Amino acid sequence: MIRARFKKIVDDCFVAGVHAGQWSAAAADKYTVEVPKHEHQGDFSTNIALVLAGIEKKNPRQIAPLVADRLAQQEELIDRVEIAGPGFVNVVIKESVWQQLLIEIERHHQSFGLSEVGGHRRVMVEFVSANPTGPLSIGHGRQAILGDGIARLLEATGHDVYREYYYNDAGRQMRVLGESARARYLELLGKEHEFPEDGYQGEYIYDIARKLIGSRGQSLIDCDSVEPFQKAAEKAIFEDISATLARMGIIFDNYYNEQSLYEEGHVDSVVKELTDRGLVYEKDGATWFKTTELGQEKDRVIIKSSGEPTYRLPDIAYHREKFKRDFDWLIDIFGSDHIATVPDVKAGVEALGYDASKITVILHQFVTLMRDGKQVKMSTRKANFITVDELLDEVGVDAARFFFMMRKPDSQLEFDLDLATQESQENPVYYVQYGHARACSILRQAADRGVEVAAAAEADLSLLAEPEEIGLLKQMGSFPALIETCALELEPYRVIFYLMELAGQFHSYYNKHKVISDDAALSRSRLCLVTGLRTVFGNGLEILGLSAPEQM
RNA sequence: GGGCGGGUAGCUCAGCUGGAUAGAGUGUCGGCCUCCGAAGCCGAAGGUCGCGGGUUCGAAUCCCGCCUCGCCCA
Repeated sequence: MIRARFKKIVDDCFVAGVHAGQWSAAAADKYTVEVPKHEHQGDFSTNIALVLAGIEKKNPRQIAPLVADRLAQQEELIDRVEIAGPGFVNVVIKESVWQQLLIEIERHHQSFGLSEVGGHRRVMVEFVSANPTGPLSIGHGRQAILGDGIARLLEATGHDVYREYYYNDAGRQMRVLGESARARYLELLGKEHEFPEDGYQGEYIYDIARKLIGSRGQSLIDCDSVEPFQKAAEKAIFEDISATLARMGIIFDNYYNEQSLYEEGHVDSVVKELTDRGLVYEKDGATWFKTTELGQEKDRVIIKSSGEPTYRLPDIAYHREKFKRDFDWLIDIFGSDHIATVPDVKAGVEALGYDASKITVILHQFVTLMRDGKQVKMSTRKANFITVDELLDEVGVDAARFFFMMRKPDSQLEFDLDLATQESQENPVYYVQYGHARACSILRQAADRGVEVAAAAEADLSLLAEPEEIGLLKQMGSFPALIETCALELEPYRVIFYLMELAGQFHSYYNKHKVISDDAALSRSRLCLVTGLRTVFGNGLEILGLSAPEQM
């Protein structure tokens, strides 16, 4: 917010220069305001002189003073202005401006950092979308937490968020699942059976079979159809998946079944509409989508010669349904193996008259699980994979959420089980949570000693003049802008980095300065600072779906 | 063969989308509890930003080529 105030001043200064004939208006929106890397370079910096010089063909060091002089007149905000390096204009904000921030934080309290930039735009976040063939794997875990983190950030910034899970319970995978369940059922009843060659070997299939024996006894022993087995398996697995998600604090608004797209004729109507637009033709017995007309390298098959649709077709139909449901922004979280569908779906909805730029696809790389310093190879079919549930048992919900959100989606995520389990005490999540707990602890201490915790407006905030205190105030002040950026860019990991930085500053400050001391006025002021910190830690953790313990 | 993503400290990763002296965590080594919580703090060591060109006042960041790892498509 203070950065925004400064940006406004720079903008005014730019306009004033245009009116004074010092430069043209060509540089509007070209220059930026930034927080410089090094402390001695001030609180904010603008490259406006460099940009103007480039356009006006002048020396930046000649233009910079014209800017600097104007900025220096803004005395209620700016303490000092300096010209540095090739022509950067650096400013130091008045300390009182930072100090007054505590009043702001206190006023907004739990809503400090939250905003309404979303303007209640309706956003659908589609994620997880695992077919119910088994428990959620580690890769799904990353996606679940990434998707939920994004959803939470959007909620915090005034978007109306809808979480949807898309699945297909009609494919070959599911048939194999049903056959696997039947085989285990027969096995448990001592009947001869043949286990499907590519069947699911996980222990959970036995659980499903046992449940089936419990509810249906031996009545299915001569059943020709796999359907009862498949349905029972699907139901059991979905209950399991939902429970796992709920355990992580993730609740979907809707589960959308691919099958319904066929049943309600949406798939057929997509083919028909594309055909009407002359974008479909038959070749070699297959039905092709003329994606070359939409700027792609080659045409794509949408219905194979066997009559079976390729994955593209229902995907296009599904996204068209999303548009029909009147969302302003469609966010898809996919594993990077789904990359191939992205251009096809976009081309499809575009061809059907919808604006594909409303779709944002976040592709995340896979998770590598490490045990004993070695990579754990996993397969859903085989029994040797670690489920999200098992991971949660080992490391807890907070650590799992934290680790899965800590990396940007583009990079592969290495999850070291030994480190996460054996040394969970040293998890970075504790470092951040400890910041919150420590703030709470200090405030408890004050209460125990009968030291009053005053309202920020009642305290002499000018006493907060230590470099560490100003540093903390600056970091707290950047919180709202950070949340806004992270939400709009869909980047939860940066919130994590922010909180780690804030925790580091706070721990360091704590070790150097006493909050509660014999100096009553100073103690009052510092307790206000600590109260503000508790708010920022609490809000940051809340936005990420992490708990904010008062004691640890 | 084509597409996408990655390659930055021993290891795991940031680097705010072209800025100033490239940073954190972890690991290693050395310090700090009579004092609001040591799940913490302070210090040291550690770099050819995969390689080679190019663009410009300025490149880890943008462009081209190559190497390499992962995923996908035929």
